[in-house]
Amino acid sequence: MPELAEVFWFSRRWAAGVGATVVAVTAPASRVYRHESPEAVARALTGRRLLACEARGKRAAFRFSGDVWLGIHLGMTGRLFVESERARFFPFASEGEAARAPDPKHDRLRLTLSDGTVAVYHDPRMFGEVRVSVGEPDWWAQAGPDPADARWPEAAVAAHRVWRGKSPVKAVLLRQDLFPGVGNWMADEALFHAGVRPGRAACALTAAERAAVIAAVRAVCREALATVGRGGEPPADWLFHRRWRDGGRCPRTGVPLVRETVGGRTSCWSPAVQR
DNA sequence: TCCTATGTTGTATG
DNA sequence: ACATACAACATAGG
Repeated sequence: MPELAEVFWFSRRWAAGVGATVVAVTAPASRVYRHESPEAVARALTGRRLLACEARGKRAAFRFSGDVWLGIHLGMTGRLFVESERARFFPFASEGEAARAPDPKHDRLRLTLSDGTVAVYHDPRMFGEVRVSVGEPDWWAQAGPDPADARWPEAAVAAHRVWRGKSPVKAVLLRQDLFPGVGNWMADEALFHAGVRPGRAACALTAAERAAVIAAVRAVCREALATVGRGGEPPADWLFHRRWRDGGRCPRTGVPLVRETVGGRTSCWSPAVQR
């Protein structure tokens, strides 16, 4: 599930343990340790005090005493929570989902802290990854501001040469160097609000359409951050609520939504609203 | 059984 | 060289 707002929200779940010390690390070997050995992660973190939990784009960073950093990318199915919250960590859970606790067999990293908090990284498909370093890592220092941030370089993004290429605009929105944190559903959501079909070639957009797309990305990011995990849900008239279901209908016009693969990803759009 | 899945990367293709 | 397309990763659920 993790895109910008969810990653931010997940990273804050671990804030319950800020100030406490890591007394035990459970890190069973798995694909998420393809950059670091589980032993190295356990060695680096044991005895360290958790100081801060942060997120940039789709990456979460945890800072520990001794200037030790833990980086987690949540991939496709990664989630973060503390053990006591295990049963209700679904950000947009329907009734049925809320009651179903994730299987502990997919816990990839567990940090037991001195105050009793157990911080869990859970990831069935293991597309996520874990990194540790001493000192601020490059992947963190070089991460630019996300589209919800006032410092997001909107003018530079609008002028980027990618808009002269013929990649589908959907593929452009998924570029993390330009739109950090935007993933499949947020890209579709922004295109819906901008009135542009995901398969349109980037170079075929008018200047006004490009501006509308960029403004929509910013608006979707801000609204998602304001609602996800804060007791709210994305607005009822968003595509978000209908895009996963067969037979989903356009929230604005009621016409059937279209689903097709664009840029290698399943995309959902309303033919009545998007041109 | 077959298909799909909120992500990224390395490789293939033109 | 360049831009774009796509398979691969691994698992669960419909």
